[in-house]
Amino acid sequence: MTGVSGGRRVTSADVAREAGVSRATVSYVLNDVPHQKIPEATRQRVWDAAARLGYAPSAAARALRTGRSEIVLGLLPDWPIEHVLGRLIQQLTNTFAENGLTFVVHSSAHPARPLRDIWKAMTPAAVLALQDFDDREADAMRAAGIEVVMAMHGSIRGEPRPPLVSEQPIGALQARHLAAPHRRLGYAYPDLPGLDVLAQPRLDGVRKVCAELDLPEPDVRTVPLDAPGAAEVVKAWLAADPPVTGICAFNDNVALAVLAGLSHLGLRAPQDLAVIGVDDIPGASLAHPPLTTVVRDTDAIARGLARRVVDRLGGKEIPAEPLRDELLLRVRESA
Amino acid sequence: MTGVSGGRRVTSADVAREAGVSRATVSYVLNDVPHQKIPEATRQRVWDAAARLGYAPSAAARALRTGRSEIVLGLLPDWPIEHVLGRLIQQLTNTFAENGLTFVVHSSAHPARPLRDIWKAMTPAAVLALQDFDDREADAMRAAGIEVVMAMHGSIRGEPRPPLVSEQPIGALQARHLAAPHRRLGYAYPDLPGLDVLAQPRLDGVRKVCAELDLPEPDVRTVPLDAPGAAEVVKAWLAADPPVTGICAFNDNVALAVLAGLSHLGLRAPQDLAVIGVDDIPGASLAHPPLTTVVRDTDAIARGLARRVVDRLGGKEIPAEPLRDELLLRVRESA
DNA sequence: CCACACAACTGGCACGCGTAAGTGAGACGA
DNA sequence: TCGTCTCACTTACGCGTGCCAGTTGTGTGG
Repeated sequence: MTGVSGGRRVTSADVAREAGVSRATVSYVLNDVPHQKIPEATRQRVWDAAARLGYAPSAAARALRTGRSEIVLGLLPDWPIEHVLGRLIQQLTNTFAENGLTFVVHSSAHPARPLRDIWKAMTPAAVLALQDFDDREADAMRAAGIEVVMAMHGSIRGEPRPPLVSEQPIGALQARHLAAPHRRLGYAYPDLPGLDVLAQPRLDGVRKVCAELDLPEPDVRTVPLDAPGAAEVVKAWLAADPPVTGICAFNDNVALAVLAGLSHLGLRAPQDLAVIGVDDIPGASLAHPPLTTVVRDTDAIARGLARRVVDRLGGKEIPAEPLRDELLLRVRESA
Repeated sequence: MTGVSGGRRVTSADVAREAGVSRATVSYVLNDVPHQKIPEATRQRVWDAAARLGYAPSAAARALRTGRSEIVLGLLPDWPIEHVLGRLIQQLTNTFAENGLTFVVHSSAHPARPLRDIWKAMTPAAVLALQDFDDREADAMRAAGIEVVMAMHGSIRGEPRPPLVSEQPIGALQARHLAAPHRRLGYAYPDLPGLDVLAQPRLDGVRKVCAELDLPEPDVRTVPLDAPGAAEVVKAWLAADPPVTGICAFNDNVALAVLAGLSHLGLRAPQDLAVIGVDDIPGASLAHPPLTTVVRDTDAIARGLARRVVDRLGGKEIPAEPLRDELLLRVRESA
């Protein structure tokens, strides 16, 4: 712990001197390089010296040498980060850290510097795109030897595999729950264009289930996040022929809006219109009536996502199918 | 754009060759080093060559040479990231990018690797702590020459200045709004221990206003995020002597809980109990009744925060007072 | 015609690391 | 005794920069 104070950085040369060996030996020991015959006694001396001096290798030097940093660049979507995405970021940070990688997020939304500058400068080991992005950008990264992994919907040229995190089952689960008592479903579509990448596949899930169960096509309407606006939409659903009686909402906020629209009209869920959301945000259980909603295991997704990236960096081919991702229906009173 | 395809990285040597000058000259031109007499014509040749080849300097090499990377490490708090914090992250990322810095977030909560490993490895130019953290850690960073800047409440040893982002005015604004019709105020304290750093100063703001206006001390109670639990707390407030009639809530979620508690008891805001939140989350305007709340200009804070860090890196002494931060009271119906 | 200043460059080192290639000592068989 | 082999290391190079300390070329004053 001597090394913490004092100005100069502790290098592997210091460790070598302290342990009475050469720098190369230090490197071999600390990186656990195979096929190097180094007796246990020497290894221990090196480890001790490193610990005593508080040695931490310089990421810069390592990156320069190997041509690749230990950074995983996460490209954030441009829609608001809350709750689920927030947890995802925290979990990813920790899971990557466990694997010796540093997770860095960057919003790809309205980049002040062109995205290329960012990744060219820091030569990340991998890019984990939480949103689809420019094909040419992806190609350029690939050409630079960067692993590119895509999480949310949207495919990357040259990688026709489906998105790692699949949204369809969410819509499907919502629809299946509602379909028991309800014959005509509606879909409450978000008012933010950027959310299409999430909303479309969820809606597809609903459509698929409706088709399976011989229900009519879902009545899709965009719901604004204010009570009067939502009330208009609710009126339209109730006036449809046959009337819509169950709503799959894109997420809890949209569901909350539908609920607010209902109560604006003096109506109630689930009697007049059943509503089901996604995410289980804190406000969901506090609504009138408490909101039935779909939760996914964010932690499992984060771990799975990180694992795929790590595997891919280790040269393993990653499986084509999406991550196994447990969905849970939290049944409350709104549906 | 020739450089984008093909395997090898474009280095400053390539630019030098292309421009017909030496590497040193390229470096001087691109970094705009003063006191070097380089005619405009040559500069232009270098710039052109760099652009033509798509040159981006290697962050690793630069970091190795200068001993400092262009990374700003943001230490995330361990409470859930949503809405406000999410915007903050996105804004900080962009604002730092405008200044040629890369903003990296890392959760300091339950670090898989010790925090020291992280910053020792990447030698960030600065650390922006969004939460208070260990004094010794801060000392060690300082000793390593890293600028440490603290945003939220909590002070760093050796830097007795107040936190850059002040929370007191939020509580004060809440209290002042309620104090007009209400004589006895309550404070709805969050149920998450980690939030103390935010909640305490906000509560202090409420206390200060109560003292100023000769009101009794606010009645502070912790509010769980479920309707029955919150209802118990509401009952206690109404049964106090003198009864509490106005509640300042830590944030909108807590306020929503109070509202839910009220309606659980068949009571209504603001008639039975006025409630005011913080953040203006999407659910705030959708509540019954729509929630009155305090919003702060997150973008301004992000810009301010980034500016301070950049100034400090430029050697400027940063002012001691907290950031100017516009608060807005969004009056709806709950108070 | 030479000394000298100054503009306009260039050569080369060091940053800390990973790793290929080399080296000396001892063991062992012929 | 000598060559060979393995072990346990060490020596040395280069990754791409920033920048110090030169070096060359071009006027200008004496």
